[in-house]
Amino acid sequence: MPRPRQPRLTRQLIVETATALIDAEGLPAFSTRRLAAELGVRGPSLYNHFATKDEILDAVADTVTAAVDTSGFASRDWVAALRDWAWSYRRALTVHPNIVPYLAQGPGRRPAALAMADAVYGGLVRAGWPPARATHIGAALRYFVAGSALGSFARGFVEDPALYAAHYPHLRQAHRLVEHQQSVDEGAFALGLDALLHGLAAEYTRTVATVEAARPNG
Amino acid sequence: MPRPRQPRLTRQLIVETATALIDAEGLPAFSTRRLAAELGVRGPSLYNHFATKDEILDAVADTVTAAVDTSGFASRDWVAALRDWAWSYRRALTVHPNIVPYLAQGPGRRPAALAMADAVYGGLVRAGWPPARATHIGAALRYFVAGSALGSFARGFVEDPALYAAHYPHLRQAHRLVEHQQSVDEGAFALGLDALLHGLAAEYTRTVATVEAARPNG
DNA sequence: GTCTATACACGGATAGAC
DNA sequence: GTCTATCCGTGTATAGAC
Repeated sequence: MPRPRQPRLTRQLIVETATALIDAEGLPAFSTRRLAAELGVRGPSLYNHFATKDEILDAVADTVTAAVDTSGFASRDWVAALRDWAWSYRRALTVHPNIVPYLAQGPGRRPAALAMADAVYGGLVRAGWPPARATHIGAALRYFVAGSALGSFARGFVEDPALYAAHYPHLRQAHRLVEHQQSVDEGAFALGLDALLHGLAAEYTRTVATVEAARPNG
Repeated sequence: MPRPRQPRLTRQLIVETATALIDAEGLPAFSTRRLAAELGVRGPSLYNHFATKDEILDAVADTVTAAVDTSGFASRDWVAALRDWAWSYRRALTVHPNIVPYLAQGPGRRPAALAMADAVYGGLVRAGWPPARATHIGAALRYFVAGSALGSFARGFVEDPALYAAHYPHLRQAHRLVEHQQSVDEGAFALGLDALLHGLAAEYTRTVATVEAARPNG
């Protein structure tokens, strides 16, 4: 299977191949040697383009984050903006679930992750939330989205009826979670997100809205 | 530094030492050889007590989970039960944050994790939530708690003012997040949990309560 | 400037001696 | 039950070939 021409490595090609490899075989299977083999090259060659393995992972993670849409925060309806962002965020992560544990450790120095945090925080402050509150809300939503994408809730349960029957009476049907995996995970996300936003809207009415109304040009 | 007697390995001693090692130096530093050295023993000796490294990690994870209190679900106030559980869950995880990425992948076959899921699900169903809803609520709360413990939101930001000043106008003060790490993380959790529970209570009133009231012995 | 060969220290795991 | 010896795979530094 000869190649048409020498397939010179580029950062982009490395990142794309790394993403595909992680998607297909998981984080543990992702090694520099394995990635190099996939690119028709030896392990150390990668170090001409990235200083460390983590730098490659950072690039993969940031590419995933770059797909998240925060454009909703340009408008003044912060609830709709949070909802759209959360769903977009979740969608981006669930396309590449295996990278989530790495990505969820924080934005670090990744440009797309920082830009996302900036947009969310800025949007909330502009909507009238006090800065400390805006930080809390952004964090709370990130907790929820990251937790939901970290690993399927449904797939976390083993497919072994005998296991549940023995000692966990209420989990009798838990092995069937795997069948309905997607609808369970999405249903839980939808329910939780709606509840969260409902609660935040109530809090907004109770605190921010009244203050805004009392201001000269509220 | 001689030992009084030959410190025979036991599962419990291995798990305790492993937990301490992971707490002190993180998951990546946790290797069977390193753990064995800590126990005054050579690597392969551990395999007389555990079949694989993952089996040791499972035992550590389940010990952490065992500290979570689900006793609130014995009463009928499901909101209070959820709140107490979520806080207890979070407290248990934040004591051993480095094991969370492993633990958050799901209960698998770990007894304490399964018992917790059983108690939560059973409590919600007993409170009148339809089974599918109970699953969603348990999952949503787990998303939130796991996401919040997965890694500090605050520590996810690098301490480098120049980084933010350049391109992320709203994050100007983000490097100071590290100073207020605990209050940010706890504040975000408190706010998010209250919002979530507020939203769920509203949903309960809207759906379950009316159905219950219509039943003969509601 | 890009890749290969080689080397090192370390990882999980197994086999067999004591 | 613990040891030694061993296998194979990992991240990555370095030196040199083209």
